[in-house]
Amino acid sequence: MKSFTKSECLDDLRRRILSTDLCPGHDLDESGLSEYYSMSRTPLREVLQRLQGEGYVVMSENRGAKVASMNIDVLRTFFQTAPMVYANIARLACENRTPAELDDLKHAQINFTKAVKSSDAAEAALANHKFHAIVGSMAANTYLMASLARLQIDHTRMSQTFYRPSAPAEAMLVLKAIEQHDAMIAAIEAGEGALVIDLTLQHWDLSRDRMERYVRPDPLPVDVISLKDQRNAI
Amino acid sequence: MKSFTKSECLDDLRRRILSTDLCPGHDLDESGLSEYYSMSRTPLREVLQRLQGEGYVVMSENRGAKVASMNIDVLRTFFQTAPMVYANIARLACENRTPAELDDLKHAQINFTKAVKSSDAAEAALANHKFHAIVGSMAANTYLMASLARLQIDHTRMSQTFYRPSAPAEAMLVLKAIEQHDAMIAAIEAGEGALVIDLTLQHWDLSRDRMERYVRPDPLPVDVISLKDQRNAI
DNA sequence: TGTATACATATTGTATACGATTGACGAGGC
DNA sequence: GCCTCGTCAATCGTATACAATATGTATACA
Repeated sequence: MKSFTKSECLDDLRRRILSTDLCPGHDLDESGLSEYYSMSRTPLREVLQRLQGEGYVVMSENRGAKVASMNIDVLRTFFQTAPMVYANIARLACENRTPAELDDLKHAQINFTKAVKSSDAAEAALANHKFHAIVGSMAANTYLMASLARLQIDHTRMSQTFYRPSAPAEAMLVLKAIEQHDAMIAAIEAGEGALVIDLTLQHWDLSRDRMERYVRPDPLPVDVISLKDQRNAI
Repeated sequence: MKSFTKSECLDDLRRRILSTDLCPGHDLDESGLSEYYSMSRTPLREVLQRLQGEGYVVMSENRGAKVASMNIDVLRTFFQTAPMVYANIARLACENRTPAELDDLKHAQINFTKAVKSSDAAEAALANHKFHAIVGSMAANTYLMASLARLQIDHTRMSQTFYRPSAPAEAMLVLKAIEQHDAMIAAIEAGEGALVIDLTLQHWDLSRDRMERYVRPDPLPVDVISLKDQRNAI
């Protein structure tokens, strides 16, 4: 069994949450995870605390950590806020991008394209996450980055279905997303702020239309229909 | 010596950082703090991790935690971002405020006024922080709240000087801030979005003009002029 | 005198053990 | 039969001990 360092554990948990391998609302058991990552509970708890800070998990006193849920009212604010933040991030990225970051972005786009072509849905969603995270770091704005990071958590989780094309028409949309990324890279490199804002909003619209059809609340906790109640019902 | 619970410790550290009692860049020693709060290092480390997540401190591997610094380029993005976030938060607060939150806000305003009248600079800055944090929670938007919280950290630290009026003209400005808060409360209660945005931006301008005069980089670490170098200089 | 290296010290990171809290189940009283 | 209370298991929270790492200092050498 592989042994994990603390930062590997952090990355892996992020990845598992973003790919909904650990689905929203899922209960995170400290002992179980510490065994899984073959480290003691102390560093694992610190990892969970950090994930809480980043908005991946929520923790309650004496009741452990759970994967952050996506209920209907956070989704409302999600659709309300995302375009503004994404657009502003894109504009700032135009102004502040460095050559090294541009290289990173192009590299991320290659990975994204690869993942899409290989029909690996989870990988594609994560590659897309990475792409936009790099745009975020280009903006060099800690404050907006805080919003972006949280938006991306929910965005990536919702978009899982997006990269699982079940019909040819939907596969076309994903290819369109790839083209939009390319156009965004070019606009950022050229420093064309107005253009990149426009491209970003188009990109958002594409993503949103798909997501809105898949929005649904968390599954009910199993406790509600616990054995006891079932027995009573019989 | 008072004994602290974990959440008291969290609050106290936040307070000390916001009031610049622990100034930007200050090194946070785990053993020292755990002794100060009379708890063991394990929970204290978790507190620090959380503070890192919230942007109060930065931690580096094997080198401990430091109070988040305020260098010149984060300040640039601060002034760039704050008006947009504050204005949007205010608008959303208008739409989503609950009666209970309105009560909280009025109460916070009373505390703020009291602190200002009693010339307690640190307390006034903290009360102002609380006031705007409540407006933030009224907005009911997790994503923007993440930005706001980080903006407020730096805003409150910078505005320490604001509430330490050295000249009558400056005292007048603080009184004006109180009036603006009252106007904002009324506008939020009435649900007048356009008005509250306008008031918020005016409030921001007042604060900004004062802050910009006090912006300065972090003090050099004391090590630079260590005893050794001083001896060499003699 | 300046630099490099090795050792000493201080501080951080991790594991384990123990105490505290929560939630579930079952016995007893109403 | 239903509710209340007490016990029990499971899980979380904290303290302490120890290992790993970084920093400071002294010494040797160019």
